[in-house]
Amino acid sequence: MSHYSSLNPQQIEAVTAENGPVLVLAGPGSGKTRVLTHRVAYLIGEKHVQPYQILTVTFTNKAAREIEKRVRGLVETDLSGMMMGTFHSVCARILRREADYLPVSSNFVIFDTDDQERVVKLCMADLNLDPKIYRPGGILNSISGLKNDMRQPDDLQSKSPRDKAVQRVFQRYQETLVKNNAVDFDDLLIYTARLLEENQLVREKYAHRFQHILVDEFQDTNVPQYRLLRQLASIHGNIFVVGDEDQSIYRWRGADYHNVERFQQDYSGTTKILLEQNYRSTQFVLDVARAVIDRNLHRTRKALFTERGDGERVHLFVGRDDRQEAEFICRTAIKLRDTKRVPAGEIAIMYRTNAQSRQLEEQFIKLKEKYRLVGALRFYGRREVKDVISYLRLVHNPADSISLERVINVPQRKIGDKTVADLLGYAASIDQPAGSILLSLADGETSPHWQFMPRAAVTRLADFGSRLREWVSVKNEMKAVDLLSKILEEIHFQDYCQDESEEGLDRWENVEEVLRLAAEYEEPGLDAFLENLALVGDQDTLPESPDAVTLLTLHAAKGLEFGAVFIYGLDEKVLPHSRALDDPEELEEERRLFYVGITRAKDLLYLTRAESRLGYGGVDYTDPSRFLADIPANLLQPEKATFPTAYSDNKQRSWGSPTWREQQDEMLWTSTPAKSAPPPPPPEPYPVNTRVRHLTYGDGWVEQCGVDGSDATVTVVFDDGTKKKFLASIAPLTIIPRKTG
DNA sequence: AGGACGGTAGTTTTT
DNA sequence: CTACCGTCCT
Repeated sequence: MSHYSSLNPQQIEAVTAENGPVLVLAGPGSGKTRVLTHRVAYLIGEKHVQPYQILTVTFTNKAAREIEKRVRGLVETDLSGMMMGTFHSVCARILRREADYLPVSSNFVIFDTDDQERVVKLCMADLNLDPKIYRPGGILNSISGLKNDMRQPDDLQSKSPRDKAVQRVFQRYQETLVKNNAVDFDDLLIYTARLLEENQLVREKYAHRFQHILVDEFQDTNVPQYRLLRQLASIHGNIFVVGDEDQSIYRWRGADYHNVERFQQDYSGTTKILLEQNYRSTQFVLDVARAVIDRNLHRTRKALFTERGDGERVHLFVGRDDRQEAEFICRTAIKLRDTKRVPAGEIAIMYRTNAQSRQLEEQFIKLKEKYRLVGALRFYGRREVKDVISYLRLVHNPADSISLERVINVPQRKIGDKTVADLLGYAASIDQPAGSILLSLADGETSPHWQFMPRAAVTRLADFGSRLREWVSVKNEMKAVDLLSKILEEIHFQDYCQDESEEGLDRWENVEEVLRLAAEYEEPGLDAFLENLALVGDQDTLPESPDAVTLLTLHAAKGLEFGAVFIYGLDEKVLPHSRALDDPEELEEERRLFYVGITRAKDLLYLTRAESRLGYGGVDYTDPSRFLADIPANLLQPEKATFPTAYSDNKQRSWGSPTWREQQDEMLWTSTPAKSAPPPPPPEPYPVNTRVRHLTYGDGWVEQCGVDGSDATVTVVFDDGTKKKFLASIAPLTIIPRKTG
C-alpha cells in the first residue's frame, strides 16, 4: 500500500505484525503515533477487521483525538463503531452500560479531585479526626495510592495510627461515594477491572467483541489498567502496546513502567519491536539525551539515531542567580526569534515546578514580550466554574450531596452552615440523600420532613427545593445550554459574579465560556455534557499561539516538540527535586523527566542553571544538578550572557575569597568578568593523581586533566575501575586532602 | 457573612 | 517569602 512507503522497516514490521501480543518500544520522536494509526488502518484495510472490533486506548483526550483524526485520514471506512478513547472514558462507557452489576446506578457522577477532598474532609469530621494532625490531602493521597494498587481499606500492612486513620477514612469515603451515586477517577478503572475479572458474562462480552486492542503510552499504565487490559485481551490475545520506559513520569500517580516487563512475561510469544530512528532531533541533542538516560537501570536500551545531522552543540548557561538565568533565557529566546527566525511558537521553556514560571514571566513582562503559560490556572478549577457545574450535577443527580453542599447557599439564600449541617445530619439519620429531602420539602407542609427543623430555615430550604424540582423536571426536555441559562437567570448568577471588582467581569466571562461549551451539545439532557466536563481536562483547551513563547512544566511537555527548548533550573533540589533525593526510584524518575525535556528539542537545546536561587527564605547557594555531570563535555557549548546585565552587581561576597571553583565558574560562564583583574591563568583544578570524591560515583584518582577549548575536563578512574570524564567546572567532585605522613 | 488575622506548608497533575 | 486555609471576630 502506498502510504507504507513512508515508514521505515521497523515501523512496517510493527504495523504489519501478525496477530498476538506486540510490544513496540518507541523512543522519543520515533513515530509511535504513526505506527499506531497505521496499524489501525492496516487492520481495517488489509485484514478486514471491522472498526467495532477494535479498541484503542490512550491516556489523554488530546491523544485520542489525534489518533482518530489520523486514522480517518488513512481509511475510507466509517469508524463510528470503533471504541477509541482514554482509559477513563472507555471505562465510563462500559460501566454505564453494565451498571446493573455495580453499587452505583448508570447515571453516576464522576468526582474530581476537588470533590474527593471535600469527601475526605467530611469523613474525617465524622470520624473525629483532626485535619491538623492528618492533612486531608495527604490522607486522600494515601487512599488513592491504595486504590491504584487495587487494595481494600484493610489491606494496609502496617498499623500505625496514621494507617488506621487512613483505613477508616477510606472505608467511609467509599461508602460516601456510593451514597452519592458517585465514582472517582480511580473507581472508573477499578470497577471495570473487577467487573471483568469477576463476571464471566461481562468479560466474555467485551473480550469477544474486541478482537484487537491497541494501547498508547503503555509505560504509564497502573495496576487496574494493566489488569483490565488483560481481561479484555483474554479471548483474542491481540494486544498491541506502544510505549517507552524512559518516558514514564507518572509514578506518583500509580503508573508503573514495569508493566512493560510484566507484559513480556504475561503474554508469551510477544513480538518486540524497537523504534530507534528519531525524526525529531539532531544528533547532539540525542547524544545528550542518551548520556543522561543510559544511567537508569531496568530498561530496554535503545540506540537512538537520526538522519538529521549533528546540529548545534547543546548550550549550557550558568547564571549568577536565578534571575540572571531567567533573563538569559528570555533574551536568548527573543534573540532566536529575531535573528535566527525561529518562530516564537517553536520556542519552549521548561521547568520542574510551576512556581518557577514566575521568574520567567517577570522577565518577559519586563521585555514586554508575550508568552503563553501552560497549565497554571485551570479553567475548571475556577470557583465560579465549579459552582455552575455543581448546579448541573445536582440537577442531574440530586443524590450528589457534595454538589448540593457547594451550591445550596451560592449565591447566598440565607441557608447558613448550621442549617446545612442540620439538613445533612437529618438526611444521614433517615438514610436518605439530602437532595431527596429538599425535593420533598418543595411540597410544603405536607412533606413528611417539614417538622425537622425551625420554620424559618425549613421555608428557605423548601424554596430552594422547589427550584431544584423545577429544574429536575425539565432537565431531559431542554438542551444543556438552555437549562443552564435558565438556572443562571433564576439564581441571578451574573449579579453574583459581577460585584464591582475587576475579577467580577472575569468570573462572568468564565461562566459564559461554560455556556459556550454547553452549547455544543445539541441533544436534550445533561449526560453528554457532564461526562465531557468530568473526563475532558483542560489540557487540550490550551490555545495554540504561534507568536508567543511557551512556558510549561516538564510534565506538561511530554508528547510535544519544539524547535528550541530551554530547560530552566538544572540544580540539585530543583531537578532532581528535593523531594526525590532520598529515593533511588524517584531519582530515576527525575532523570526521565529531564530526558523527556531534552528530547522535546528539534534543533536547539539550552540547559541553564544558577549559582544561587531564591529559596523560601533567603538566598540558597546551589549545587549543579547531578544530571549535568553525566553529559560529556564535548557535547556542550558554554554560553556567556551577551546582553548588558540588567541589574547592578552589588552582591559582593563578603565572606572570604572565592574558591577556585567559583573563579572557574566566573571565568567560564558568568557575564561579569572578574573585575579588571588580568585573566587568571587557566587553573588546574584537579592535578593528575589527586585523590577525589564524586557525589555519585565515590572515590577515585585523577588520571588526566586538561583544558580543551574553554572547557576544563577531568578524567577520573574510580576505585571500582570505571573511568569517567567530567566537565571540571561543574562535576560534583571534591579533592580529598592527602594525608601528610 | 465577610474581613482580618495567624498558622502552615510549599512537586509533578494525563483522567 | 507567599499563598492558601481555617478560625475568630465583628
